[in-house]
Amino acid sequence: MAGGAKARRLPRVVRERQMVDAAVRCFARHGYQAASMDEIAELAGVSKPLVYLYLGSKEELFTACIRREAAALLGAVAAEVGEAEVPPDERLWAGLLAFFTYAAEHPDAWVVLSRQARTHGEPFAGEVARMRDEIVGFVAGLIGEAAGMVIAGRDVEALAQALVGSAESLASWANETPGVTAKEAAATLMNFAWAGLGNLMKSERWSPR
Amino acid sequence: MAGGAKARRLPRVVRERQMVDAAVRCFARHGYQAASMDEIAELAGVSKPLVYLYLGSKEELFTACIRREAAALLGAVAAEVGEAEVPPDERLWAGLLAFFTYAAEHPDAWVVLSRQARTHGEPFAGEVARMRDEIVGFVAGLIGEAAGMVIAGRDVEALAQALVGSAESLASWANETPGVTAKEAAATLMNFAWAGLGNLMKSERWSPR
Amino acid sequence: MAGGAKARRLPRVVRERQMVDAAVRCFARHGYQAASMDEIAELAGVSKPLVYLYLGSKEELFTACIRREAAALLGAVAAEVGEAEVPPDERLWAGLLAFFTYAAEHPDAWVVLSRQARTHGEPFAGEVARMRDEIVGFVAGLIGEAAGMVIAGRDVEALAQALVGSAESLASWANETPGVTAKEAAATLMNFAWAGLGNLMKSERWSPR
Amino acid sequence: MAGGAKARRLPRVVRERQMVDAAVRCFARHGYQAASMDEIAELAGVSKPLVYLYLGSKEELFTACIRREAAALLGAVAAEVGEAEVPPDERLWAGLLAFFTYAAEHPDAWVVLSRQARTHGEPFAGEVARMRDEIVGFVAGLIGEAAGMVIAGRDVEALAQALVGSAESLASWANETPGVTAKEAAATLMNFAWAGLGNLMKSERWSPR
DNA sequence: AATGAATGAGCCTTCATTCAT
DNA sequence: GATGAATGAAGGCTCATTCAT
Repeated sequence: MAGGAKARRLPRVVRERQMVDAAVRCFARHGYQAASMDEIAELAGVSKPLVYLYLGSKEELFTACIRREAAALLGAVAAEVGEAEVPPDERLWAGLLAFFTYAAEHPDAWVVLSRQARTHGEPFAGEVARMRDEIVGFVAGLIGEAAGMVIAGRDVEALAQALVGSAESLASWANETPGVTAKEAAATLMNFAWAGLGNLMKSERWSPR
Repeated sequence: MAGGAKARRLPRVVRERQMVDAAVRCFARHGYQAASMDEIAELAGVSKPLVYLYLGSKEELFTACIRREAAALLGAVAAEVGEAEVPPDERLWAGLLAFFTYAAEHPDAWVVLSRQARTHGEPFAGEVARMRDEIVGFVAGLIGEAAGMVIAGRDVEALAQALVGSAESLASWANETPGVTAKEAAATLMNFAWAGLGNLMKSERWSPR
Repeated sequence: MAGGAKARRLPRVVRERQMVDAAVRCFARHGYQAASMDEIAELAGVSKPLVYLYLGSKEELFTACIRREAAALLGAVAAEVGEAEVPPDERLWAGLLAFFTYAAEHPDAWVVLSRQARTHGEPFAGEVARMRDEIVGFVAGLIGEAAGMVIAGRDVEALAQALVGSAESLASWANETPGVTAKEAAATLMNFAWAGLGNLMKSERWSPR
Repeated sequence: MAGGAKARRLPRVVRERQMVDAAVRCFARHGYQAASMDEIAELAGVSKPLVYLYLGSKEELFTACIRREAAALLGAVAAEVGEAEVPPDERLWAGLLAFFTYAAEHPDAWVVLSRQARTHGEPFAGEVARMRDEIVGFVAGLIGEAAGMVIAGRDVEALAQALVGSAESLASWANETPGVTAKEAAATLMNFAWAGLGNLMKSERWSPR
């Protein structure tokens, strides 16, 4: 006799997860501005006011997406990277593998983090920048650890930026290119980065003539 | 006698340049969607209908920005890269230097090309993808030239993607970080890339244990 | 206690009727293009977005007006025209009377149907053409019934076109001319059409019984 | 060195005719509002400011179209209608034939007069109403002449309205229906109006001598 | 005689957001 | 817990019209 076919009463946590899931998808596909709250609500299977009741506003919703996915990515990487006793190249390899795997398994989240969040100004850029800084810092730590005193501090950060940038670029390329696995992408980057860094450590630098 | 309130009655070509200049700036600062035609027109010092008369629509205007800046960047790089007789590392160095210089001197254009154009779907993504593919192809050519038969074709493209990605990342980082010159950024990347590639050429690969 | 400032929170069906009412009036008075959605919304006592939410677009709104009024007019005529056993002149008389009565009681709707809808191209013209064709067909049927085999098929349609055209013309004229009732207009047309001017000269008038 | 391929200096009268020709066509095809001054100028082969210089404004231009075509139609009819000594049925026949012929040979003008001008309010409706009143008056004169004292004055005008209305309707129908000539349409109307449906049933048709 | 350059004003449409139930 | 009803604000685009040459 009762209830329509519509959404049933679910605990708040579940509903929120549905909404953020839907939002990540919409934001990834259409971008922050083009994604409409109507579409997100519909995709989540709830009415618009409920989205506002739980998530506050479009800005807060986007922020929630970024935070959740950034934490998940960081967590996935951190879980794989070993303890400090493990040699730096192995730790880098583990981190890269975890990173590429996450990007491959959550393409929408990766688009949100790598593109949408960084393209739409504050407060979103800052939100994702925090996560990226953590990764850059971690990579810089590994580089410093491997290079000892050979490389200047300023250079260490620049190298970390380059490495992280190439990882981002490869991840997007791998997601868009059929037949490229996360492991292959990680291996390519590891060769690119470590063989190069390996030379740097021996002070065999390339220099313009 | 001092500057007129409104420079009026200029030839079409001049006005169009002013408009695209203003548009690049607005699109870089606010993004494609958030930038309003009102603001662009005001910044260009003309009325909105004139923008539509000359540039057609917001979409066409954005495309015009992308095309103009992509051509300028490509042209700047191509002008510095030497002939085929020059050794590949020198050509890469020349190209990187030209690239970082352009990005540093036209920060708004760089934001439009590297971020905004790639974040707002078709037809913009395709437009800038064409330019990027040319650069990736050029870099892949250099890598192939330097590596001979040592590296497989598939790997060559992946390496080129990684190198271009790290260049993009470094360029944005250099633009945002005070005190980093284009030459420094290019040198860092050259070390990162060439010393690494140098090892690859000797088949001294890193591999997971 | 007196009328509320804004009758709020009405069920959708009621609001839609109010909006179409307002639209018919605006379209009749200013024409399709000159009528503004702002004015229609204001006259309906709602905000513009609600009009779009319920009716879709200006084009759809105009189409809704045409459909509603065409159906109402057709329905009013069909309800008065008797069964097939009734002689054709009496059925024509009943139909004409219903037609002129509707036009007189709904002058705005009549303007929309007879003028605006037919003047602003597709898809509006086609929409009202369907209704008119039904009426022309009905009249042609009566003429054929009355004339037997005496009149050729092609002529029957031409005569029906002429009769319907004169009815339209008279309806508009009656609406604009003070003191002309629907019944008088219908009687004039019945004389004109049925008895014929040739008979009128001999004072052989047709008259409703 | 010399003049571009553009419009050559022509005397004002010629240019004005070109412009009004173009305007009649545009107004007929798109309606008063939808027709743009840009399109009219382009179709006339001149620049927009010249249209304004010669014709004043869109409203004046539309009025000029209406006036010119109304005068032409009236003139064509008046030229064919004989003198007062000719019997009324023959004069009506001559007038109808001239009218249908003009409508068939100038379909755009006919659309402007019969539809566009009457649909877009003052001052256009009044402009064309004057012409129509002249025709109605002429027809009413013929009816009165034929009917003598038998028909009351009020009825005479109503009958004239009906006759003119059916003529308008038939003219549009004939223009839209392939294979219907002006002469056939005039004959049908003459039968309808003069002999009357009652007589048609007895096969007592009126026919041109 | 004729035109390229330029604009004020307005319209359709959409969206994030809230209120009352 | 959940929603149908409703809107303020803003943005893209077009058009009739004029100025300076």
